[in-house]
Amino acid sequence: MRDVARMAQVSTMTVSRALTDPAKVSPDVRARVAEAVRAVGYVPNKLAGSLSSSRSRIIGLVVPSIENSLFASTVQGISDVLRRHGHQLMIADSGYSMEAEEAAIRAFLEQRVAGLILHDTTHTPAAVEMIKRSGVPVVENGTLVPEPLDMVVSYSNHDAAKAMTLHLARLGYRRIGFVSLHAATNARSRDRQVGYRAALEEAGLPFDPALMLEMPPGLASGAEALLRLMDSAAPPDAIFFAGDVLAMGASLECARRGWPVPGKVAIAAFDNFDLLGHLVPPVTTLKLPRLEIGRRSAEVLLDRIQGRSSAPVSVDLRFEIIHRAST
Amino acid sequence: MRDVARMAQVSTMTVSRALTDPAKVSPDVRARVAEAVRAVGYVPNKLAGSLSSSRSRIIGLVVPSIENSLFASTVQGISDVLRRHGHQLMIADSGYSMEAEEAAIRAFLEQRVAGLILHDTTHTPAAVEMIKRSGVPVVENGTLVPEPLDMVVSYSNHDAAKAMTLHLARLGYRRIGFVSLHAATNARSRDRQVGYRAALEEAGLPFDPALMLEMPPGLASGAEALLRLMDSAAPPDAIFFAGDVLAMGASLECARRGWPVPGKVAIAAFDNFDLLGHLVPPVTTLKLPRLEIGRRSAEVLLDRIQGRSSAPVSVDLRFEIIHRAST
DNA sequence: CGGCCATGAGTTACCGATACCAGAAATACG
DNA sequence: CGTATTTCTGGTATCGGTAACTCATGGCCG
Repeated sequence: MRDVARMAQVSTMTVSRALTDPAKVSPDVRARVAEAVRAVGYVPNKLAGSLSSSRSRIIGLVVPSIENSLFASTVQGISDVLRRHGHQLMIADSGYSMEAEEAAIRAFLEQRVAGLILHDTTHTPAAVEMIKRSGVPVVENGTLVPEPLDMVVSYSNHDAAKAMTLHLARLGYRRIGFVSLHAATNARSRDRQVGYRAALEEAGLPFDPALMLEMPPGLASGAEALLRLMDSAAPPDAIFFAGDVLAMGASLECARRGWPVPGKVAIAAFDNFDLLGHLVPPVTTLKLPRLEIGRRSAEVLLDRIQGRSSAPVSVDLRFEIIHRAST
Repeated sequence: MRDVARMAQVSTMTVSRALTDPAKVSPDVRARVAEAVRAVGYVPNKLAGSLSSSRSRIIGLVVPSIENSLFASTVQGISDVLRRHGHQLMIADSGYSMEAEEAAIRAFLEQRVAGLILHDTTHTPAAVEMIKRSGVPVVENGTLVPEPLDMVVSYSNHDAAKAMTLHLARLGYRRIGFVSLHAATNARSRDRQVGYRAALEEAGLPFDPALMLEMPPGLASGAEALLRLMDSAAPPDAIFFAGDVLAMGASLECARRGWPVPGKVAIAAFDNFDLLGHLVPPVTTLKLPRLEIGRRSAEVLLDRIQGRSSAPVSVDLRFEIIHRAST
């Protein structure tokens, strides 16, 4: 920057102003600085800038898994909004572990990020402590937490699972199976289970533990869950797959075996993969606002960072049931 | 840090050493510093550290689209390796535009990243110029470029497309259709087209322009390509879908119409989505080393950054043909 | 016409770490 | 036992910007 200043015959301070707040500098000087910047090939050092102003334009994001396409649209939404506002995105992957999440959060705070977005909603005490002390604004994404760290942007996993279960009940299904990921380690699965049971109660259907399964994620896992449930003495007439690609695995397994859906068993899914609508038969599913979650998360975070708001926001985004031929 | 130094009764210099290179400090002092760090809740400022040492542990990654699950495993591979080595990942999304890529690169250089990974292999002149001047090491990923900026880690799109086309020819198919993304804007598609034609020639099959289609990405797009090719006067007996989820869309369309595969037409895919193996019938595809590309990219980049190598590496990773019932 | 304020540019002091050099203490060695 | 080395620790300058303040200029007002 010193070179630029010398070449433009001004002080470094003026160069700094010409670049960050051009309105404060006369057009003449502005032009000279711009020319010098080009001539020197000057690339500002944001590290120094952030250090000096103690303001950074970096947002840290922690997702359980980068590879999982469910999170991809949320990340895309965040990235879109941040880019429009000239901010950068740092991503870390917790591998579904709270300890790894804590490490990622620490690394982000060391980089002095301007804000954090966390997909998970349960954290280690140390992580919570660090965040509180740092005063960095945070958005949580996974589910509508009753006591958020700061801000939340999500839909209600509980309500969504309940709505779909009730939908099945209204269609006349009486033995509705429920397959989800392991609830002990996953707040989202927990919420969905509770929603499922709430719906059963509301519909006046008995809860049968034999109809509720927890599986690891994956296509094969969905197929296995299907077979296990259908092999039992009193098989379900509908199954609600509330996790990852489980429903897809199950649907494809039915196709392989030639089982009529919903003739033999109805299938409903939680996630709105495009693909579910293209299977034969197309699968009834919930449409979740994944992209919107990303966008809104970035927006509320930026609002806070730029001082346009201070209240701890909680955004409840709407889901939708897409009824298709599988139920 | 000053607080920590005071509390541990040492200079800031010693605190710095105790944290970055503990071996250089006596065990006694090391313990006092550690204790003080805990007591104060000290979080080091990497911004200041990087500025001072002109070394950062941040890697910048530019992908065409974050949402596209094809890139997700590569990102995962990068993230895994970086985390193991205590580095951070910044991601930007170019939306398949060279100008946006240039902007992302500029932003990364302003943050003084230690290295860059670019998925695309064609860049604006300004971007190339900036990178060269900065001296930051770069890995390109999209395809094996003849004249890389610096390092390349990829498989050969040309060879892969050629291998699959030859595979189809050897199976006895004579009119092999080819569907890819728009080649004018995508070096990968271009390489694949060339590979396809090279294979036809090698197999002694005529090239029929009517059998070659360019489509936008997407499930629906694949279905449409299928119908267009099959509706023609001389339909193909096999179609090789060399882009995104095109093959999946086509396969599902066949299922919907009840067309036997490969009875009516054989289908082969380029991308190794899990799902392709679970469709009915399972689809023949190429197995591409996506995760490995990410890992190796991060590894060669770190090697360079840590001075363990200096040569411009070019890593050619192997692909594999997964033969399934669809051909 | 004097005083006041808005505008544009410069000066100086940091931001919070590390590099580099130097000095003190501890250890080694002939 | 004196000197040569190593090991540990501290002082100071500096990385490349920005905040906060100062100062000169010029237009506007009563």
